Amino acid sequence: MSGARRERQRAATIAEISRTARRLLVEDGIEAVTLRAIAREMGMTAPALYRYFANRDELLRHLAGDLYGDLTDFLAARLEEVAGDGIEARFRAAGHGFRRWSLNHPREYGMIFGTPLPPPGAPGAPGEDGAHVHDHADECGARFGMFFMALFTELWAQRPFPVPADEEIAPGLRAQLAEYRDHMGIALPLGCILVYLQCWVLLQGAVSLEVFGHVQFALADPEPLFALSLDDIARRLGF
Amino acid sequence: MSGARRERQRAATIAEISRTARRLLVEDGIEAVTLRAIAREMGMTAPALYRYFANRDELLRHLAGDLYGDLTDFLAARLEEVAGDGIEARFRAAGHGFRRWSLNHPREYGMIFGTPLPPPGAPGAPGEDGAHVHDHADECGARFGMFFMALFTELWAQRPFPVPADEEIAPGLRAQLAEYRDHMGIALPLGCILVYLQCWVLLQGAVSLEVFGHVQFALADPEPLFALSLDDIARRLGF
DNA sequence: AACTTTGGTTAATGCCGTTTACTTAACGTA
DNA sequence: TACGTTAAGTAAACGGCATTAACCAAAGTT
Repeated sequence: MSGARRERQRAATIAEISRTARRLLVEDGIEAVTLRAIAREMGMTAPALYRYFANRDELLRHLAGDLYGDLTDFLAARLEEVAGDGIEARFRAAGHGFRRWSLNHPREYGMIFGTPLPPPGAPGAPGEDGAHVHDHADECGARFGMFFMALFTELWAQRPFPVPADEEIAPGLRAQLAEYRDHMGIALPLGCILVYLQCWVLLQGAVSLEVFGHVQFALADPEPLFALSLDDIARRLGF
Repeated sequence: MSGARRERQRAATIAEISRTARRLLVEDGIEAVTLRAIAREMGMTAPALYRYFANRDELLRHLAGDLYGDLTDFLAARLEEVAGDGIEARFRAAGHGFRRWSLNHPREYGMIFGTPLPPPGAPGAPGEDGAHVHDHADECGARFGMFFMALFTELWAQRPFPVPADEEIAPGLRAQLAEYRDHMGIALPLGCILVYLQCWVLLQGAVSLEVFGHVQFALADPEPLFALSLDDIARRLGF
C-alpha cells in the first residue's frame, strides 16, 4: 500500500501551490493571486486546483497559515541568535523581529493581520452550526500565539513583573481572562495574561500602522516612533 | 450660462454613485462594489461611470474620502453633545466615538484604515513624477487628522501635559517632527506633537485590532481591554 | 482482470473592468 | 434661429476571472 507515498506527493503539491500563490502575492499583490495565474505558473489548468482546495478562499486561508508559519519560524530563528543574552534582549529581539518581518513582507502581513479573510467552511455547514473547523490557518495562528505566550511565561518565571491583582480587574474582563487561561492551559495569574494582551495590542497596533502606511502622513521614517512604543512595552514589563 | 447648474448636477450624480457604492460595501463587502453593480443599482450601464471616474480605483478612493468625511462629522457631532463638559470628558468622548463608529462600520473602517488603497493617478504620470495629486480622499483624510489635532491644541492651551523636551527626543525623530509641524503650521512644542502621534498609534492600533477581530482569539468582548488602552492614553495626557 | 480512486483535461456559464464606436440632448454662440 | 460642441449616456466587444460539469487516463486495490 503506497498510500503514504501518495499522501506525501499530495502534500508536496499543496506546498507548491502555496509557494506559487505566495510568489504572485509578493510580486503583484493579493488581487493577482488567481486560480488561473497559479495554475498557469505551475503548468496546469485552473480547475485542477479544485482537487486540492474547495475554492479560492480556502486556498488563500491555507496560504495565510503558511505565512503565519514563516513568521513564527523567522522569530524563532532570531531568538536562537540571541539565545545567550538576557530575557530583556530576547524580548526586544522578538519585538524588532516582528516589525522587521512585517515591513519586509507587507503583503504577507496584510493577509494575516489586515482585513480578515472569509471564515473557513461554507455558511450553515450541516451538523457543525458555527462550530470550529480548525483548519491549517487556525493551527498556524495558534502556534504563533503560543510563541509570544511562551516568551511571557519564561519572563514571568524568571523575573515577575508588576501586574494587577485579580480584584483590580473589571469583573467582565476577569471572567474572559479566566476562560482564555483555562482554554489555553496556561499557569499564569490573570493580571499577567492581561498585561500580555495589552503588550500585544501595543505591538501589533504599532506595526500595523507602520506597515499600512498610516503614520506616513506625519513621519517618513516611523522607526523611532516604533522604538518608543517598544520602550512602552519594556517599561510595562519592568525592564 | 447654466454651467453652474450642470456642475451641481454632476456633483449630485457623483454623490449618488458614492452612496450606492457605500451601500453595496456595507451590505456585501468590498468585492461587491463593482462598476456593473453600481450602475445596475442606479439604472445605468457600467461604462457611463467612466464619465465620472477614470477607473474603479479612483471611484473607491473617492468613496474612501466620503467615509473619512462621515467619520469626522460623526465625531464632531459627538463632541457637540458634550460641549459643556470638561476637556477630559471630550477627549474620552472622541476616543469612544472613534471606536463606536469603527465597530458600527467595520467595512467602511477597513477601506480607510486597513490595507491601503492604490495611490491616485497612474504610475509615472507625465510631469508629476511622484508629486502629490491631492484628491478628494487626501483632503478628507487631512480634515480628519485636523480634527484630533485641534483637540490636542485645545487641551495643550487649556491644561498642558508633560511632554519630553526637544533635547530628549532622538535627533532623527526630532527633525521629522519639526518638518511635520512646519508643514501643518502648528504652534506646538515638538514633544507635544510626539505625544499626539503616540496617542494616535495607541488609539488606532487598539481599534484596528478590535475591528479586524485580532483580539477575538482571546476575548469575545474586547471592550474592557479597549477601556484600559484609553486609560493609558488619558494617563499620558495627565488626566 | 475488473473496479475504484486520483488528478488531470476541455468546454461552458456568468460574472468582472475596460475600450471603442455610436447616439442623443442640451448648451453656447454667430 | 441655426450650427457646432460638449456632456452623458448607450450597445457591443475583449480578455480575464471563479466555478461547474462532463470526460479521460493512469495508478492503486481487490
